[in-house]
Amino acid sequence: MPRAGTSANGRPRPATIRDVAERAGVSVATVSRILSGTYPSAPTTRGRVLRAVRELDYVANARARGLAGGQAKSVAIVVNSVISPHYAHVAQGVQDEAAREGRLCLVGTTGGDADRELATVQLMREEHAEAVILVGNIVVDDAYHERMAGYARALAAAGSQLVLCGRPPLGPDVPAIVVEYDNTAGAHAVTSHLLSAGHERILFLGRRAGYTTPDSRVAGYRAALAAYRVPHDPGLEVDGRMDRQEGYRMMRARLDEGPRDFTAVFACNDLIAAGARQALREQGLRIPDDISLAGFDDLPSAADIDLTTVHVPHEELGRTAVRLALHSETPGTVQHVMLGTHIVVRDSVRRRDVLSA
Amino acid sequence: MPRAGTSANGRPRPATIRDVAERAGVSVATVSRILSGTYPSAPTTRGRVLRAVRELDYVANARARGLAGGQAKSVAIVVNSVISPHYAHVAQGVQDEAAREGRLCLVGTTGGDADRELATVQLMREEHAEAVILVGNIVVDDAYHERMAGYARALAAAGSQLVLCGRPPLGPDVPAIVVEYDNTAGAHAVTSHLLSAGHERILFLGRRAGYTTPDSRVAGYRAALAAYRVPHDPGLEVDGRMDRQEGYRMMRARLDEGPRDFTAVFACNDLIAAGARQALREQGLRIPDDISLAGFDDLPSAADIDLTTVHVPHEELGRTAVRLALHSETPGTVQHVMLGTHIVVRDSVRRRDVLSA
DNA sequence: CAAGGGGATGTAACCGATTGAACACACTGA
DNA sequence: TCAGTGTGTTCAATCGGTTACATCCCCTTG
Repeated sequence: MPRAGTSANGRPRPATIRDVAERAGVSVATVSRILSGTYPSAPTTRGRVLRAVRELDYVANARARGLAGGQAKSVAIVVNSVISPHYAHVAQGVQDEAAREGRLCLVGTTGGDADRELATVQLMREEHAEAVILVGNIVVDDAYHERMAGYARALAAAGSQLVLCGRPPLGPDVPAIVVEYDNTAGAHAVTSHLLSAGHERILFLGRRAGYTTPDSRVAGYRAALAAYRVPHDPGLEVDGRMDRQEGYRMMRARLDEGPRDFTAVFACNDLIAAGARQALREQGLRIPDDISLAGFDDLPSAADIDLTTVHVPHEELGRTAVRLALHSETPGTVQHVMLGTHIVVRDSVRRRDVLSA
Repeated sequence: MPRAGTSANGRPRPATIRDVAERAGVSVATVSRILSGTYPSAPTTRGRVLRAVRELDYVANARARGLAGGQAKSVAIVVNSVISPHYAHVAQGVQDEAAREGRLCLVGTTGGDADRELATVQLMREEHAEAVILVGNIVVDDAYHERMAGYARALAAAGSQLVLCGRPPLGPDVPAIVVEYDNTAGAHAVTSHLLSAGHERILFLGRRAGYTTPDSRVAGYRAALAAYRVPHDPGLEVDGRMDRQEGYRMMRARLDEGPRDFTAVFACNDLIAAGARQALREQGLRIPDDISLAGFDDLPSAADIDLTTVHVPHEELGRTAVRLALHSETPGTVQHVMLGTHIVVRDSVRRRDVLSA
């Protein structure tokens, strides 16, 4: 007779509900009901069952529970990499809210690879995750659109939800939830801040045509220039990826390449700003005395270097994604939320003496 | 007759293996065997089944699969927070290796709270994760030891594995795998590096009695002093947590508090070093010309600020944890691996002119 | 005192897969 | 012709729970 803890073949085996029932001298149905807590039960029976649970250190088998009745108890997040601060913060928000709702959090990383993304989504589908949250900056082309539409429909058919975080909506025919934040408005605000401090030649670091995040930040930058009737010089927009090394590289190259023809720098994100800052300092340029600098994202490290930047509600993004997904009545709804961003003024921008210009 | 995609009550329902079998005109057993790929089958049957799978966009139900036969296909990682770089890197390593082994990755965060940790481990136990990996710096006391021993035995009883990452071993009677890295040796090496450059008064930033990580780094620091026969001054050890703000705070306080009585700073990790660096620079002290600085962890940002530090194989830590857990024949084994650390010399330490001392 | 009713528990079907054992069929060799 | 041997497929038990329905017991109530 196999007891809890050992099975016929000798391998360890966790206690089952049957073991608990036997020990408490009741049927498995009774145990199940008492543990779910939704049924009336005699206090004495209840006591016996709970004691048996404690003695056997029983925990329910989530797979069996999921199979039999209940809902999926998990939420999946799929990111490029766990290491990047933006993703990490969103993931933290997802994790928080999932935990609050008693959900388990599944993670997948893609490294930006479409095949791995597909494989990961399939895996999440097998797991019956209640929601699959895809995060981040991507190139939106036809292939992307089609891929997402496929995911969305497949997940909806399984009673699950596709959620896009920090990406543009797919259209009314695709059942996905979209949680964005306002890149364009943020970039507009920070550019206006620089312009109103008298800067007219503002270097934009980190353009990357086709990628949604830099694209909309550039758009905000240009719109602000136009609003201030400052001529737009494409030569002030520098291409590059969104990491610190690139920031250093772009700034360094620009400084090496000739006389400085700008008085302020708007970095596409705080990582770029940090790299650029280092390059500027190495050339003996002080911030904000000699040159003004602004970033985007409001990472914790931005406060440390007194960087004026745009606050992005990273964690709120993740939390909202989970909240919407779990509380949308009919899975397969199309919803769209745009979270606000706002400028955080610190000490990296100085008013340019307009008279001396 | 409910078709795939809709069930009796109208709610969407994913295609099951039964749907596939029906469509292909075979039994469910055949479908299962063909999809598992381990059984011989007639090419024509095989074709019909695969076509049905494609047409229905069928994916297996992981919960049912797990219940019926197979092993758990998941690995769990439990960290304080996803945001901290150290945890994030380890998590990335876990995620990589798990993906390579075809495993899903479950995540839980505890925020350093023992109750949430317990709840998370229970959840992972319900999920039948093959391994539960706990990461990071903690206070080792009796309560901790007992808690871990409990986890280890409960998991072992369920055929799972407790893995401790970056924590000390629990003892021969507790069935857990431990993957550490050599904090003491790393701190010893970097302190020796400072000493051999002629520094004798080395400020240690970030002591925190009781916490394993700072404790072993302090130990390495002291051992190196002893080896060089340099008197140990407890007044040079400053208490504080391991983040950037604290680094700034500690350094700032020390500088404000009186004449500078040290020529080098050894920060307990790179975050502290970054904060300290900022405080030093604000006081007009240049690194390494006026003062030498060293850190610990070798985060990506350390390279950006040319910080001499100790390389910690964060991701390798995560990968090793997964590898050991999945390939230990008998769950419940006690194993202990210590990964090496090595000093990375950059440009934040300058030889002190011994003659002028 | 019999009928009725509600609270507490048991019985058994089911969720969607895997898998050992049985079976059908074609082919070989004596 | 028939036992023997593979191949390819199906049957049915099983994993560990949930839950609709049946059952039983005891206490009201007319």
